[in-house]
Amino acid sequence: MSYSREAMVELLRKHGISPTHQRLEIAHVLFSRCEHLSADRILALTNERFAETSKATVYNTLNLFRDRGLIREVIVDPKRVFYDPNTQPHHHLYNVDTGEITDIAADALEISGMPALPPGMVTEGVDVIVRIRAL
Amino acid sequence: MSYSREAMVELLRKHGISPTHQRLEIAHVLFSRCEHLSADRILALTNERFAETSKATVYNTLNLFRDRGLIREVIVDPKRVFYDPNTQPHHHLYNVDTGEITDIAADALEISGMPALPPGMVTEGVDVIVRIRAL
DNA sequence: GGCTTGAGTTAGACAAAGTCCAATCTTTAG
DNA sequence: CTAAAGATTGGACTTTGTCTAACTCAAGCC
Ligand SMILES: [Mn+2]
Ligand SMILES: [Mn+2]
Ligand SMILES: [Zn+2]
Ligand SMILES: [Zn+2]
Repeated sequence: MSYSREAMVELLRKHGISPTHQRLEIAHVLFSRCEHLSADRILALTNERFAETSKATVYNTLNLFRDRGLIREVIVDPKRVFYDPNTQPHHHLYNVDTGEITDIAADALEISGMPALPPGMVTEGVDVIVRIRAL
Repeated sequence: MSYSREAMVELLRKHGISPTHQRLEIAHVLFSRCEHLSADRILALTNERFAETSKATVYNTLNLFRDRGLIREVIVDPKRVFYDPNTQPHHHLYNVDTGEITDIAADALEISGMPALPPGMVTEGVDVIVRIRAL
């Protein structure tokens, strides 16, 4: 999951995104780890060494990456959105005590009995969230 | 799903909640319809006839009802929490265009292949969200 | 090299959801 | 009825995220 600078530039270009310095920094933060990070944390990590990216740019970039299908949002905590560099279909284990989010492989879970959709509707995705806690 | 005033008082008492005027109004709003309402909308509906309940009380009461297991939260929209008067296990269909949330009966969906949990962990719940859209 | 142009970045104002607090009011036990 | 405990309130505050108008910067052209 770790990309060279050049590979990252290619990745962005392939998704129709101009590879600016800030976008590459943010992409690096996202793709160099397989975690589920909040915007806040991405901002902090991006500016860890040198403060060079603004909050507005982080939000702009995350929304751009999401719209272009580079990353996806994980909605489990009402307080903030998490960003997932893994856009393959998969599910999540959510530790409600610690806030930790872990992946569940898509093929691990079998879901059957999907209701028929109203005509003219399509399924955009199926998210399974397994909420767990200590004890 | 419609309760008389007396039945509502009993319901709250059974959950260890003093049945104040405001709480009964809010409970009425929640339990007289089988919908998934936001705090904002609950506030508006509660004060539809007479403005008599504050925003703080609506939030206090929703959190209290949730903690006591009278209602549950539905986390599908990063912008706001929805409150569900149905605490039985069940799942949700989420129309991403309109924001509409519909129930899927628990026994309609079959989920198999749950991952083994780390020792000392228990599953608090499994939420399936089927995101759908037009086209 | 200078100039133009358009895309990208930015600080800071703004908005919306939700929490907190100290003063006040209501409920309830006795 | 009374007093203590519990509930409610307006408004300040916090947090997450969006918006805007000014500014920066790289690319293409001369
Ligand atoms: Mn968003
Ligand atoms: Mn909440
Ligand atoms: Zn994931
Ligand atoms: Zn429901």
